[in-house]
Amino acid sequence: MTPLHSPLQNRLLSALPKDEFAQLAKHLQLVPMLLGEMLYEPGEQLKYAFFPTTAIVSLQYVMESGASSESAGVGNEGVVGISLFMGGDTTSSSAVVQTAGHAYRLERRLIKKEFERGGFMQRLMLRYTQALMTQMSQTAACNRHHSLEQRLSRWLLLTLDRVSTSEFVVTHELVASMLGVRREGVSEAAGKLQNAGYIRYRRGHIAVLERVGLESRTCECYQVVKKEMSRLLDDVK
Amino acid sequence: MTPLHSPLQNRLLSALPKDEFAQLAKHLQLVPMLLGEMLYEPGEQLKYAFFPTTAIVSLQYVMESGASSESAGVGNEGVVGISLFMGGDTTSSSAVVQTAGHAYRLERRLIKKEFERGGFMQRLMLRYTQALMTQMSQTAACNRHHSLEQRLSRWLLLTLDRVSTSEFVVTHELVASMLGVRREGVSEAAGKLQNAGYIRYRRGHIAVLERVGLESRTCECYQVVKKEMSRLLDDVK
DNA sequence: TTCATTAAGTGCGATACCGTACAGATGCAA
DNA sequence: TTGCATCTGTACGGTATCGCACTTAATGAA
Repeated sequence: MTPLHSPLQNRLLSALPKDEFAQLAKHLQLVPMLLGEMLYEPGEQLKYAFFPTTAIVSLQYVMESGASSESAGVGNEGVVGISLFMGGDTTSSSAVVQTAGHAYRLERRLIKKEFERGGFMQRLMLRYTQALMTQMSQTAACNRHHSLEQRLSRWLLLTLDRVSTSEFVVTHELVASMLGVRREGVSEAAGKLQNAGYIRYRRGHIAVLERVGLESRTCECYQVVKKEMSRLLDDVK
Repeated sequence: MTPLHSPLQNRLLSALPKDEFAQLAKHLQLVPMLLGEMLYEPGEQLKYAFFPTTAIVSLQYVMESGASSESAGVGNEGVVGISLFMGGDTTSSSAVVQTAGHAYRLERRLIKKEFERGGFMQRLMLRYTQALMTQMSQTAACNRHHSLEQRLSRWLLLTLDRVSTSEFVVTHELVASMLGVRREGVSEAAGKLQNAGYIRYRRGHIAVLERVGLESRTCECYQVVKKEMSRLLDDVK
């Protein structure tokens, strides 16, 4: 019988060698993450790094005008708080819970220490950081060249890859703030995808019905990010 | 009398402690960088890391359609080829020389080795990497929310900060490929800035006349990137 | 000097997305 | 059950940018 929650549900943690994992496991604390919760604000000193298992966190920049836009998402494949080991301690962006769920948190001091030991853990974190950079750079290009429908499809697919179900709890408004567009724009694009039978949504919920449909509507960016993710994170040595 | 070229013109190299610098200096090779030269293509195994002194390199993603878009720039404040020490070896983006000049290059094996020693050099490279991420994430948001005129002003300012002169050699076409827009769009926006007396351009050259003018036309993104850069890279310990 | 090439100026219809306004529809709380 | 807050649908003019076509101007090579 498998436990309901385990740090091994996070792919970075589960990639660690037995002994390094055991070392960390003692210090990992399971925490629930509520939809909309802000894990850190710009410039704020982080206390913990978070390894999501079922939750998804969105890294986004909020403009002076209040408008916002996601640069990357973090699910069970990653970790929130890389600035802790990158040495900057803070960032100019925010981290917001995009899909409620759970994560394991690790104290700042401990992740720093483990990282600085320079073993497998360090290599893994650095490779993940590079994957995160791919996401950011791809988002930048995608934001310039692809349509809202394509970007929405990309976002849905990336979210789908990070959850175990095919339905998630999210409003058009929230999606709009991630994609950096108006809520009405999301409603319209989502409407088209629904008419095509690829998704179905109701007040605050979106369900993906036909994955391949979304794949046909999205841009190359989805595959680029996905492939780079697995190139960098599958079998790290 | 100061030599014409010195690795100390690169701010990362000049930030190294004397002994670590001396260790590296033996292996640094001065290389010219020609306008438009491609330092690496997506997926290509890098042979060298490059520390620009007077050159500027643009990190960009080229779409299947041929359209492109810059995610970040690298001048004398940085290094091209972070994937060498991040562990991925390659990236899905390209690096193109945006402003001709010089750089010092360091063999792949040597930068890896130096990085893995885990001293000051490692801390410095990681902080720089974080600064690069700030640029990317800011570019993503800026691409969604700010006008071409604002983005052009930002780009001009960032370029200006990286060269010693106030005039640089670049065509509207090249700028357009960085910003991910049409050449005509750049011509129009540049025209406005010229009418305002902030810049002057002629076939293949742009000169900045009034820095503050550009600052008044740009968005917050310029300052965010600049501040984060100096927070992360001034006095690293 | 002439020519070929490349850079920049101009115009115009198309369109994706914005800002705003308001009208249902849904679901939770009392 | 009703009420109320929140979410979604629809509409419409406005605008930044696109895509395309063509002209004019500058520069370096022959």
